[in-house]
Amino acid sequence: MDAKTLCLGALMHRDASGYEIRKLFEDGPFNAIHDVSFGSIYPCLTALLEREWATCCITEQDGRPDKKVYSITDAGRSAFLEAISTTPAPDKMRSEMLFILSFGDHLSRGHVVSLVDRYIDEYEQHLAAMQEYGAPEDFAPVHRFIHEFCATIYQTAVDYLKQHRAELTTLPETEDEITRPLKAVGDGR
Amino acid sequence: MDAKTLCLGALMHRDASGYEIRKLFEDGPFNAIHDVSFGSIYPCLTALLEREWATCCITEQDGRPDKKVYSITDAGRSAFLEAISTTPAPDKMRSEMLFILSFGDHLSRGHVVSLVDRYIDEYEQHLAAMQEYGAPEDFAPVHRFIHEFCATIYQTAVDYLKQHRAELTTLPETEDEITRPLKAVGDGR
DNA sequence: CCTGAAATATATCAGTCCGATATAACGGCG
DNA sequence: CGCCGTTATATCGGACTGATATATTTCAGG
Repeated sequence: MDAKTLCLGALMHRDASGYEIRKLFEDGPFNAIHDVSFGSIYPCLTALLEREWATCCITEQDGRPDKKVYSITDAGRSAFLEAISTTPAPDKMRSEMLFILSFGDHLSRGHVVSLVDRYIDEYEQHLAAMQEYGAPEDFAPVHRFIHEFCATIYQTAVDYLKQHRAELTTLPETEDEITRPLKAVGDGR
Repeated sequence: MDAKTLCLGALMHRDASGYEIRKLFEDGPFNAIHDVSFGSIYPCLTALLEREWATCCITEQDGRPDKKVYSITDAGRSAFLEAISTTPAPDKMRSEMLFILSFGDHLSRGHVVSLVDRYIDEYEQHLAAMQEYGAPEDFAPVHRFIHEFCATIYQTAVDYLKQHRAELTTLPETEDEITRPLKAVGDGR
């Protein structure tokens, strides 16, 4: 998914500045779904203006720096709808935590447990942020569907980690030794 | 997480060629956890040789192209352990599907439902691939922990989608109309 | 038996994206 | 009054992805 499409998506909901678009992906409705950085957003907004998919209006604020508020145009709306009518790419999960944890045999028991605790923290903060964001009853049906979907998964993750954390504390303390190799895949001969 | 670290991680488990490392992330033990592409792997393996973090041995095979099988060195093992002793970055989820689905109000009801069906399919294939990969009883404790964690989450996702799919089919068919904007975050004035 | 698709295998590269950094103005706090 | 955190825009090097090229072999189907 193109960063331009992500920006257009944000502007479909409301007029916003680059900073606000970032917030939408960091803490807002797209929080659990996708991400996009400043390094992409600002060049994209310029590109959107060039293509006339958005217009820009500089807003002076009292006590804050000036804002460039962008609005999507009809052409932008068409381009967005066109862009999201393709088959979506499969979900991409990137978890450094699970990757590192999978080498738990090479880490001290204490370290592994502290990693899991940090992981629980991370997901609980996610959940708290989602609850703060709003009550599902107020959402449109599709948004409620997605909101509950993410909340359910996060809750499941937290529950699993809390329940099975103990299993790791009872593990025998290991030296840095190589355990049996993981089964090979795509080597089926 | 550096692509070099990801490659070293793969080589921690077993000697492997670039192609096999890819498989490890595509279908294997890292399947649900992280990803890395050929475009990163091959340059990384060259870099690993330069740093003497891995050695390479060209293997002739009958009925297949030659393979360059890489092995991690002691220096490589140290570098890897060093690399994974940093605080892991938070999980990064990128779901084009959920992003598109969140604009369901602008899509036809039929399209939305077909997207959800495709989504269910995706996660069921994940689950099937994991089951095929091996029985949790055979895994070391840490690997079982992670395996079950991923399986539990995938199962939860599938269950939720199947249970709530119906809600979307009973939605009133909408024209391409703008629904109420999502609540702003970080705009608290 | 021949063709073409799929799998195995390595490699490169253009374009894109991220993360860090720079800049700046303001509020609040001790 | 200096310092930190927040709001706000912008840029840039380096890293990564996705597509593409190349080559060989197996296997299903006509």
